[in-house]
Amino acid sequence: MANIYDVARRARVSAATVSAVVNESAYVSPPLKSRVEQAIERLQYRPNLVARSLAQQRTRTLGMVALNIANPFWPAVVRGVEDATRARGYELLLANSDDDPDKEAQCLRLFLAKRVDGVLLTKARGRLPADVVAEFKASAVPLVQVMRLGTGVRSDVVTVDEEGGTYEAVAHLLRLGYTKIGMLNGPNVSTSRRRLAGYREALRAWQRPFDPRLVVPGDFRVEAGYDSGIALLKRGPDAVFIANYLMTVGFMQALRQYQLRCPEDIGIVTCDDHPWLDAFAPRLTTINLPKYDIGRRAAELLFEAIEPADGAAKRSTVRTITLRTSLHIRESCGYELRARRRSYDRRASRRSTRRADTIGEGPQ
Amino acid sequence: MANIYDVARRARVSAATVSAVVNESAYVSPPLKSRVEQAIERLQYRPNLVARSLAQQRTRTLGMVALNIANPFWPAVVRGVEDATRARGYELLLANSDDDPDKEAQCLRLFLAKRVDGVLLTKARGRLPADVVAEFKASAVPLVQVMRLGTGVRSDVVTVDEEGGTYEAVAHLLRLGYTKIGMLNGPNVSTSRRRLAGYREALRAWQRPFDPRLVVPGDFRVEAGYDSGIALLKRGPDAVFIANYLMTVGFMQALRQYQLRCPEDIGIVTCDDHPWLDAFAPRLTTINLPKYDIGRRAAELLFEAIEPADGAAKRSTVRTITLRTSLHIRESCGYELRARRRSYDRRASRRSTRRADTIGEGPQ
DNA sequence: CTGAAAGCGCTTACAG
DNA sequence: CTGAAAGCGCTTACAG
Repeated sequence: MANIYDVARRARVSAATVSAVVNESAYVSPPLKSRVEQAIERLQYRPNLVARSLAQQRTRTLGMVALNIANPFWPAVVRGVEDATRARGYELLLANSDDDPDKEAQCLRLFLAKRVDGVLLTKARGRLPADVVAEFKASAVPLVQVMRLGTGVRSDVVTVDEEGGTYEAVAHLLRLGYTKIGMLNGPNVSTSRRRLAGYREALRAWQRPFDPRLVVPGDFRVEAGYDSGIALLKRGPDAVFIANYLMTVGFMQALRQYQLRCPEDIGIVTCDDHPWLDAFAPRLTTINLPKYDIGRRAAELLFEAIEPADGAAKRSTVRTITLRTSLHIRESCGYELRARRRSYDRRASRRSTRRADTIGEGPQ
Repeated sequence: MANIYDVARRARVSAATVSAVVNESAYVSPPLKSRVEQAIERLQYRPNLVARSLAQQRTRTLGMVALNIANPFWPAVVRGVEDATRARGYELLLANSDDDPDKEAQCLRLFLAKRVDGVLLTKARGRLPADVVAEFKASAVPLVQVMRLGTGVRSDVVTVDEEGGTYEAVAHLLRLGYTKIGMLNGPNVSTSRRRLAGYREALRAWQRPFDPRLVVPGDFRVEAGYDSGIALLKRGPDAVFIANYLMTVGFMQALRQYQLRCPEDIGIVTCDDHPWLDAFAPRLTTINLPKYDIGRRAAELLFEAIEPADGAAKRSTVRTITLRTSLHIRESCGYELRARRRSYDRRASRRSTRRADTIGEGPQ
């Protein structure tokens, strides 16, 4: 493949001139410019972006480590990131950590060694190894944490109001008259802790006791939904809040095994909305997280750190964007069955009045 | 960040020696080696992979352009690719074309400019621009086509036996006694053409007439499933084969509008199996494509072209791997309802005896 | 306006 | 066994 010197020779100019016309980085007189353009055309010259990256000390590439795109929650987040990334002319390096700290560390080291311009990370459980933290600090590569917190690296953050969303879900169940509400939570990560807080807060607002045995952790996979579901059903809840879609799938299997019908015998509110939920029964009532926006805003935040807008001095503070959830009422919560026979309690929760999509935004 | 010369200086050796210990590419005497290792440790030296790529003329990076990972078919394919990629120590650049030829061309040009070592492509509809085809040829960057064919670039291929899978699906419906079987097909791409061939072949084997008005194209999205579904329902089919999951979701909405129940009023067999299909009603009967394996084998094929195994001369022929589908019988096809009341016709189709996962493999 | 030259940070024959 | 030097293909001050 032709390089910049081949083009320069054919156009009888210097490499610097070729570079100037390719990048439109300096005025080049019309005659030289057209000679260069012709040479590029003849030789089918394509600048080598690896060499450019080395010279410019930036790769125009972002690295994203997701938990697992085979979990249907993540693809939309990745799309949000990718669309924002491509809109800026950047490329996206994608990795899945499977919530495994070792894999995650491995991916991050590679990204940093490849000199990505920024990193998007949904933290796997556990801590980041000290060497990775040190590398982030030494390289000053900007990081944006997505959903989950706790890397130990100073960074911007895009999260979801998990606490408020869970509160809304549980409050919805309480309003429908359920009295023994279980929770199928995620593993011990920041999002799960915030969700648990929302669950407890709703119980408190309704002056219901908190029974820790009604909260069972899981790892967001189908099998965990089944296993933890069985464990939970033994405690006889009349409703349950489930932290994600795949665990709900497993939970449905547990229900079938117990010959329980949803929503007749047990009410369900779950996280993650999907286009197909309307088409199959029971139609799930969900707390939807704005998946695409999570990704898009995370990427945009990252770009602000990479290329501060003109005039905007490099921020020295860190930003947190918290996105809202929304309750989608369908049938699994038993709304149809219950809202009619008892007046749906419209007692306003203190959270139910917020309107804007973004709750909090600004220096934390 | 420290570079190789900083390390060399501190260890009182040359950069070549540092390189030799970092890459274990040559013997280095123990004293020098330990000095180098200490220097690396002290300076927290991490080789700059951009510079290495430029020097070595390879990036250890693959580019993959998928159609759209927000369609739940693709994430598993991407995982297959990523796992195989990471197992080799490579990175993966991901892009979505949205089945748009312009986006696709744009992504491919960028990948090539970034000097990826290989490309995985699921072709968007339409043709590849001549300049992109020319670039592939000139650069000799290996390409593997995934599922869809027709780039105009000589390449290895991983496909699925769409024709056989569709045949099996339609034959299943015919055996169940359906007489007016519609088809909600994809857009005019190679996979859709092969599926149509399978559909027609099944009808022929059962000596049923082919009615082109019972075949409606779609673009694999929910809306198309609804729109084309409405169009199809007007022709009054008693069963339908649908080319993917999202269109099935749209079709279910069309059914609801027509007050039709599945499987009582209409039987459905669809493509793409998912873990959640067992949990919701109607439980879909599907032709499953081995998504993860498609991705994994495509990546492996690509690596064979990138780094031929020792002794294996660079292949001059092109390979095609065709993976099998499998029929998962659940309830949407009406099996329960019909298999009992009429003896399920066990007439063996000529395709039903194959066993191996891989049908054909070898030079085409 | 244009070009010569240095620099980005590695690798890799090739001497010694 | 080890190092000096050239090369990978760009960009970017800096002269002129």
